[in-house]
Amino acid sequence: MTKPTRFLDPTVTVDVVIFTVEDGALKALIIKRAREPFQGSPALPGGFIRRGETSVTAAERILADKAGVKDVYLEQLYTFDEPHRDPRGPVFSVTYFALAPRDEIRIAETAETQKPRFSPVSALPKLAFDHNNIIGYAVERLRSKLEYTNAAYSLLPKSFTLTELQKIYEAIVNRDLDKRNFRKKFKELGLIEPTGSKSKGGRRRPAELYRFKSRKPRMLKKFF
Amino acid sequence: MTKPTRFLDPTVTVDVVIFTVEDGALKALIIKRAREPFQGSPALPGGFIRRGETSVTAAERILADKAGVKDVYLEQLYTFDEPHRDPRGPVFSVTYFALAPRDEIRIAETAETQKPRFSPVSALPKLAFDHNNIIGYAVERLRSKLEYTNAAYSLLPKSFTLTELQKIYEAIVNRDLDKRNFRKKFKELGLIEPTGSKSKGGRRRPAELYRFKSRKPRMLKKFF
DNA sequence: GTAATAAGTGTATTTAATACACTTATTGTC
DNA sequence: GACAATAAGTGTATTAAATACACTTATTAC
Repeated sequence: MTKPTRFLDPTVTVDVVIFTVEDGALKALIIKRAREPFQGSPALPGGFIRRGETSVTAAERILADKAGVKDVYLEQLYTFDEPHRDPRGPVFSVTYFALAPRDEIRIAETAETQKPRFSPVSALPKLAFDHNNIIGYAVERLRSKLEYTNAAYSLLPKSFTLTELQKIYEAIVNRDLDKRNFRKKFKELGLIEPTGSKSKGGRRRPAELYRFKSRKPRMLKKFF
Repeated sequence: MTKPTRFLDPTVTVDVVIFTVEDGALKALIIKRAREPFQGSPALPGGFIRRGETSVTAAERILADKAGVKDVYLEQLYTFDEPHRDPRGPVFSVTYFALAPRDEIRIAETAETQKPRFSPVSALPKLAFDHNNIIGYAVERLRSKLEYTNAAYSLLPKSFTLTELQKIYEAIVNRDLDKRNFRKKFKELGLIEPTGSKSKGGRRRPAELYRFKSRKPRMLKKFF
């Protein structure tokens, strides 16, 4: 395709905010950059889009390579293109966010991305580029998303207790929820069903285990 | 910036869905393409990003050139990059949507974009590229946006009657709203105030004119 | 004066959200 | 085997928000 040079020919990258909930806190996957620019800085996993890829398939590749998961919840977030966000020149970043249960994720180190780890979104280090902004925006989107969709299923293992479910919500919306109201609301939504078995272990009453009836994204009236 | 060719080097364009409400219907600005591909087809106003521009400033330029407005509501929508959306090759479209009162818009024809007109979103022709998809997505976003923000101010002239305000809402959410409930709700939100003057003309009772206290975007609990 | 038109106004009902505290099942310890 | 510890589980009353619904008023044209 021919195009006069008076047009901007930006480089296009994809960055992915991979969320999970661990120890009652909402966390995002952070890697350490092996190369310039920002060599050694913590950053989001991401990179150039390869030939034959779309931005989604690039995001899926990053998810598979860095977190060892596929078929998880993945949604385009925003395209960041502030002129000086990358010292190399005009670089557009098409960003995505993903949700996965902690126990399905296998963090993997690659040549370009060292020491990957989950960092609580409430205590992130200063990240490369505008990546702090990107995560901030993703957290906002996730919070509002949770209020009118069943997206939380993406953060939970196949079976879970109602208390675990509530803790996920509390971690994301960042406030305590009333136990009885939460359970009432969730049960009448009809999204989950008891598995029939109970949690074991610990010096306490065992809890009923539940599963989501469907793991397809759905819109809902309102959650809490 | 050096980059191996195994990476995708997409062209990046900006397309803008310019919404207004006219004759009680939600409409979007549609132009006719003067060039290939899709020469002669109706399409969204848009084009390449120029050197020195970001996607937002390109969207602002398109708004100024095609609709003669600036400082209107403008929000990034989504980045479309399906591999075959443009016959020329991989073209990313960073899309925006804008809201402006019909009476502030001055439609202008340019060399590349002929016969611009507002078309009701409920009866769009088949558009070039994936532009029908883009508008569909924008309408969805606008509808949900209206439920929890004061964004409607962007579609109204400086002063307006409560009936005009209600008609805008009805046009967008595509259903009738109750007059008494609508007025009650809107008044207690405290976003508008009477100007003191009244509408004139016509064989009917004159209506109180209102204005928005603030024309800044705001988040609200819920609208209707 | 009256016909036509849209403006304007209030209450009762239904539904959803919130606040709130005790009992139960289990395990480990003495 | 009693009891201490722990988290699971459960219902009702109150408050707030959403909805449903119909007549009167101000003006203009004829």
